[in-house]
Amino acid sequence: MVQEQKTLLAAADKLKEYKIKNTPQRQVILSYLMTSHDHPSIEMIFNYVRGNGFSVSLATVYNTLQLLIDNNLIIEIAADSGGHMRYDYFEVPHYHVICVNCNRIVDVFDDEYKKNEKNAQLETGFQVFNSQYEVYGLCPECQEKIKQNA
Amino acid sequence: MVQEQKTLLAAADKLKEYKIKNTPQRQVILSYLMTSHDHPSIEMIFNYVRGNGFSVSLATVYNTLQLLIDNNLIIEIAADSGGHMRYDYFEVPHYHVICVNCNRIVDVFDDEYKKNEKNAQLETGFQVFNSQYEVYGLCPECQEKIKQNA
DNA sequence: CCGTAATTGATAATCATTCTCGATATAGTA
DNA sequence: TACTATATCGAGAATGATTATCAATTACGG
Repeated sequence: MVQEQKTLLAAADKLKEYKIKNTPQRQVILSYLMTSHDHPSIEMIFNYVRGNGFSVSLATVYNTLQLLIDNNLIIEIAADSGGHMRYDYFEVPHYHVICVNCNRIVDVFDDEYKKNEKNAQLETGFQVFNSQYEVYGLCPECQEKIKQNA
Repeated sequence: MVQEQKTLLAAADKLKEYKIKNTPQRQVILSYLMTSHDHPSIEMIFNYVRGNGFSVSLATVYNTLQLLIDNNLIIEIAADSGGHMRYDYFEVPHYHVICVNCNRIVDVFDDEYKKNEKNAQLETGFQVFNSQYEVYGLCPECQEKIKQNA
């Protein structure tokens, strides 16, 4: 079985687990988010689905992403300096380090970071559901580029 | 001297410190963000400025906020479930705990939290400029409300 | 395999944000 | 205080991402 089919099946399983009705569009979108580390934009997702031979409209992409967000399967990242939202599979909590120059997004899995939610709960009395941490800076490559142009 | 005038002067000083040209609109907008704990939306800021007897257009509010963001004086928070951005004076780093029911935003000043940026820098090699942490949950009051309706 | 409720998708509508550009106000200097 | 270059202001138009519409299609429990 090719890798592509495996991830489609994994996505289908995940949809069933979360009691979300399975459709080809949803399977492809979720499998893309589960396996890529692209943190894709709406447009990238739209092109990916069509590029893989499935019909889809922008409305469906928006609807599907909202559904996945509501089920805490993915999160929305306000990351792209072009004003486009980016999306990420988020079953395993992590945070994002974003290059303000090239818009690259790097995942960081850090156990220390997970303590922040508990602290927030203690400090405020809120019942915490989730949280989002984003760090902005220059990636090593862009630091080099800027040095060379100076 | 009344409090209102003091905060206008404090805002003027801050603008001068950051070498931002001073205008009445900028002074009022910054003083509002410096003193209120509203985390106001664009619309709230617009109404506040006009309500205090200053002329202003929406374009100026947007321009001014972008200018203050670029100078790291304030940040933009994707917080309001109505899809409106919210703004906050951010000279002293802190994070936000947001009620998903009533949209209330609570500031938390926590020294532990500040370490996250350093960790991110070490993990990724990025040159970090700033970061943003948002926690989503239910505030104590909304927890009560929901209990009563159950 | 059927019936029903949910989903899809082409298009239109919405609305927050950005752009335009003439009018106006500011900072710096003397 | 007056002058001048320069930047900002602001009303309305333009933009463009997102949402709504609704008929046709599809998924899936029984």
